[in-house]
Amino acid sequence: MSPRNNQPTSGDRSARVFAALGDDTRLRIITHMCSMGPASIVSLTQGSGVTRQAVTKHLRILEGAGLVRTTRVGRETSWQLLPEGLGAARASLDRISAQWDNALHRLKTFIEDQPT
Amino acid sequence: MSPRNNQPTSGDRSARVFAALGDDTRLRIITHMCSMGPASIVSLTQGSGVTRQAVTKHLRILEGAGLVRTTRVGRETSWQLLPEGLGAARASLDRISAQWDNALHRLKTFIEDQPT
DNA sequence: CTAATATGCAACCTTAAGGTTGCGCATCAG
DNA sequence: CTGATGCGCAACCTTAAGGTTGCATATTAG
Repeated sequence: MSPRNNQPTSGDRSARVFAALGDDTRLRIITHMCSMGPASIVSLTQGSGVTRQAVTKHLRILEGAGLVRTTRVGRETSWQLLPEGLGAARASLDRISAQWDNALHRLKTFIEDQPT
Repeated sequence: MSPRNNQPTSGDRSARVFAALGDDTRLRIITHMCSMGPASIVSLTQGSGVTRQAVTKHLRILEGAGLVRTTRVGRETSWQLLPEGLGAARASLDRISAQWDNALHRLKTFIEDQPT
């Protein structure tokens, strides 16, 4: 099954980023960080509708996907977005779109080459 | 949970698209459709490493996210990508990025306004 | 020192995701 | 008609995702 044609940066990492974005609570956390800047866990928990522990788990997942970063200051942990992570996801989408357009073009050419 | 406080165009749909993209097998299916054009389930199963049924489930998920579409021809079902779905995901990423840049700018302004 | 604050860690629960197998049903080739 | 092919449906299994509760640990406030 496609032994060597998959780039290491392809599915594995992209899937992780997309999976990290694929949760409503996490998207809300990201939105919160967008509008409020770097925030602590308690701050992110407010209005999330879930427990602090749940928020912590989500943040760990986002961290694992390279979307956020932590900075410990005293007893507080400041979580902030890493826009590079979003860029990687967007690049992946662009690559898929490009391949798709390419496939469309080839399909069109193929059809036009048919004798009828 | 969170019965009515979520905007309809915000997290709900975006999360679904991202979640659909957040699986390695599904990304491989998408890649296959990109390079081979519309394909049947058996065709997509080849080289996927999983059963036909598993592929079917993944296709249903992609369909639920508005990423693929089916066209039944005789006994064969042709699955094809819907680039609009990808566009929606990209728009969501762009929106987040924009908000993030905005937050960065406000943070910078705030810091520069400090007396020291 | 004593409390209150901000997290971390771990156990536990519930449910859904990803996969498989088995069977049934159309549809096309011969 | 008879098979082979392409799919759908349903039951079932295993594991991880999302959440909660409870307790432990630093750190700061008073």
